[in-house]
Amino acid sequence: MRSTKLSHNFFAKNTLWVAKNLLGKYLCRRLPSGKVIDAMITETEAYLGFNDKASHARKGRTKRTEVMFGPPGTIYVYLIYGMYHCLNLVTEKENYPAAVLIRGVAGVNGPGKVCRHFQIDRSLNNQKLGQGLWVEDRRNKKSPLRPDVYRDYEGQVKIKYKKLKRVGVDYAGESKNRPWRFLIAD
DNA sequence: TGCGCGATTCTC
DNA sequence: AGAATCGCGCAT
Repeated sequence: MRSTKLSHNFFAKNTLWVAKNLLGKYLCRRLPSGKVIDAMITETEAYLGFNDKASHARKGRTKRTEVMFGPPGTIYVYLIYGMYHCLNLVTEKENYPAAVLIRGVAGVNGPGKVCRHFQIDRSLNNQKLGQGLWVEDRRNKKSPLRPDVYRDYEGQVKIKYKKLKRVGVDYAGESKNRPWRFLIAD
C-alpha cells in the first residue's frame, strides 16, 4: 500500500484547501508508550487570518496565539473550558495566523474526544508535525473505493464532502456563518 | 491582582 | 438546560 507522510509543504497552502484536503488522510500518533495509533480524518474546520472573528488570532499576536503565526505544519493545542484539549495544524505562511481544527476522525466525533483518543495535550503545542504526531496520505489505487470516494475525469481520487457552518462560534459576528467546516459525506 | 469567558462534553 | 473547570486576555 502506498502511504506518504504529508510534508510541511502540504500545510503551506490556502487554509480552506488544507481543511478540505485533510479529509480522508490519516492522523497518526506515537503514544508515550511507543505504540502507534491512527485514524482517518473525517471532519475539520478552518480558522483563517486576522479578520476571522471566530479565530483565536482575531486579537492579534498574544502568548496563546503566537503559535498560529508560526510556520506551516506546526501543532497548535489549546485547553478549552478548563478540561478539553483541541488539536489544530498551522497553515499558510509564517506570520500569517491560520490553522485547521481537527474536529473528528473515524469513530471519534468532537475535537475534545479526538485529543483524548490520541492522548494529545499541550505538551505537543508549538511542536512540528513529524515525530510524535503526523498525517499520512494512504490513497491506494488498487483497493476498492469507499462510497464517499470517487475519481475525477483525470483519474484523481477525490472525496465527497459537505461544507457547513463552524460549531460553537456564535459570538463571532459576521464570521459565524462562514462555511468553513468540512466533513466527509456519509 | 482579579474577573469573565470559551473552536466542549456529559448529565439531568 | 446546566455543570464541570482553568488558562488566557483584558481591566483594575
